[in-house]
Amino acid sequence: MRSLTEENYIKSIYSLSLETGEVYVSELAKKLSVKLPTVNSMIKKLAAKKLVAYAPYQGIKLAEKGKKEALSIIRKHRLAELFLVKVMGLGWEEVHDIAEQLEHVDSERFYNRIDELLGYPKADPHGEPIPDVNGKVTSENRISLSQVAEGVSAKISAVGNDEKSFLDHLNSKGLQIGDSITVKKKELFDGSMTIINKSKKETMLSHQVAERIWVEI
Amino acid sequence: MRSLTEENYIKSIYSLSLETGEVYVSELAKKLSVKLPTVNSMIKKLAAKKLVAYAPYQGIKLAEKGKKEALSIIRKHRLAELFLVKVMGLGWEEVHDIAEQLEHVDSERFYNRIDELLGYPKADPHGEPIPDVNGKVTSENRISLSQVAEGVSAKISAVGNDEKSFLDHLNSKGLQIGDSITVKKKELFDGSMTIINKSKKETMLSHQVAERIWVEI
DNA sequence: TTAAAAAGTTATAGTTATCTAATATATTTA
DNA sequence: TAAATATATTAGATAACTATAACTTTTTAA
Repeated sequence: MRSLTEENYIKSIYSLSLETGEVYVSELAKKLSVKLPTVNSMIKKLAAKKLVAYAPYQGIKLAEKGKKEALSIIRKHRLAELFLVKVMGLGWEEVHDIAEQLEHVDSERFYNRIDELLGYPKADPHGEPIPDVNGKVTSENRISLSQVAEGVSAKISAVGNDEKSFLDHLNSKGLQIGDSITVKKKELFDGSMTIINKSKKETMLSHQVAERIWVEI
Repeated sequence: MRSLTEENYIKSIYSLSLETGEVYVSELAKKLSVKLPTVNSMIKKLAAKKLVAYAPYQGIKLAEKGKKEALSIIRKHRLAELFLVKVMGLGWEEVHDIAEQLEHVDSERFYNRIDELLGYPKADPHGEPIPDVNGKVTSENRISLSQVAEGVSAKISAVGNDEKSFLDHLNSKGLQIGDSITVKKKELFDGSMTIINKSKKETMLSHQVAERIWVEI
């Protein structure tokens, strides 16, 4: 089994690579809150283990083996989050930090049982897809709410941020995964928008918030 | 928060001290599967942190602070075990190893919720008492089945071993916490005994097994 | 197109937790 | 009670992960 540190590196490389394809040492250092040389030497180690592909001054790319392990950790994280919400009754805004710990639990039995109890779910409480036992991810076509035009309706399918402060904010606006909304007005000046929910209630969202909400049209 | 290693030392010192009062470096080394000098230096560190009291060539004693932390870890371990059995439907023989990992999860919210969901239970699936939030343990007077005289009836209240091999053995004999049994015959030669359960079924138990079963008369 | 800035690397060092080998103390027993 | 045995300690090393300081390469922009 991998060390906790290695697991966190692999997971971070994976999630950063979803945005950019290749991951730079400095990005990773920032994400993991460690200094550049620390990342540099760890990457060499991971490369020696064939978990990542790396050549000096180039980006880091997960190798097949590393990708598989990343997906396994992400699967555990997301199953844990959903379990904490559905079975244990916690709020979606408070499960991330606990799942960060549970994702390192090494027990197929534990996770397969959670999967079973939840009915082999496809998405976590934030709408993110849960990889299956084989690491396969079913993802839908989603776009950012910030890109939806005025007058267009959409359904919230996911949120691109797990942090409590962001989710508390959404809670205060009464927004949830699955909600159908319509973009009423978009401000050119700051990118903020007013949306209307099913019960005709109007809500104002800043650009930073709309950007992090994924919808399907 | 403590390192995983420190938590394991504290927990082991606590459980060994229940048997013997003071704990010796060599006992601890065996329990933790590390060498003597490793324990020696870690004990010095724990003593510097006022978690244990220690003077060279004397036994190790948990200080108040260490005891409190030990009880917190044990509480988490036992709550986790019961949760795995009651809520997740796992067998009592397979929860120990998972609980060894879950006991290090740092989240009051997580554990208080488990406690609540289980209705503030007093004992884990092996009959061991669960310390409450304040570290208070409610323990009954129990004796080892091996000390029960012929003809005497008793109720199984706990088992003194969490390991799968032992619990698989009890499963194969059909023994569970709460069972009422009567000692029919004890062999002087090897300390083995024959017991009768409620439905008159007779079972033979070796001394090593009877020794690890706690009963109340 | 070269100087400045950004990003990455190397060298060296500290901390934690472990080990082996050598030595010291305590306990048991002949 | 002295020798043998068991137990504990010290010294010195190593592996994993982190850091700072100094240097190199790449990218950006004047």
